[in-house]
Amino acid sequence: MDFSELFTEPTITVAKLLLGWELTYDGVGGRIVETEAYLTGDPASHTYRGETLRNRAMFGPPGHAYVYFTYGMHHCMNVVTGPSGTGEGVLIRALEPTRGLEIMRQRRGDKKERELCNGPGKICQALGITRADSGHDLQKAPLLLQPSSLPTQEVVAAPRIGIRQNVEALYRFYSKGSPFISRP
DNA sequence: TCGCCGATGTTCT
DNA sequence: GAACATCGGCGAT
Repeated sequence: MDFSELFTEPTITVAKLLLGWELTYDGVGGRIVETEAYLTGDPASHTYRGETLRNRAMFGPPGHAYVYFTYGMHHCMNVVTGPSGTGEGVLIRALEPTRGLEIMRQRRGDKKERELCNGPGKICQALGITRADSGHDLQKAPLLLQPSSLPTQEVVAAPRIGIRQNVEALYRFYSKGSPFISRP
């Protein structure tokens, strides 16, 4: 199965599969340790009420980015999943920093290593991801998603963070034991 | 260590 | 006019 086909698998499957993959922007980034799935018919999803200007990338091709701006100051990045047009995606919530740590420290205000990328807004600040990158093909530089070179991770499922709708669904996934997740 | 709260601007009702 | 897939600082424990 090739790269783009992988993201047409069920979104839950992709959300777990992405743990261990590497996300980088101009070679700066790290290993994904936490994700959340957002599905069709899910009241917590930005696409629940259909396509808008803001969420357009979510209805585009799988394997591309959907980046949005929220709370007046933060960007967050998703990987678009499912057959094109279904409006599903996986929010990238935390990375274990592996590459370009000095650059990330500068952008993040000299934070401790475990606080560089342990949240969706922090990732975008550390890597320099903005709305201009929404719709970007994640197989292409500068924003790049690459398969894991490590053994399969042990995955924990939990409720998602920061939502008010459909709070009970276990659509958050993280690498068991990782100190780099956003919340235990 | 935990929980509350304010910042800040875009999007949608 | 309200809500928001967040973050960091501050005060209480």
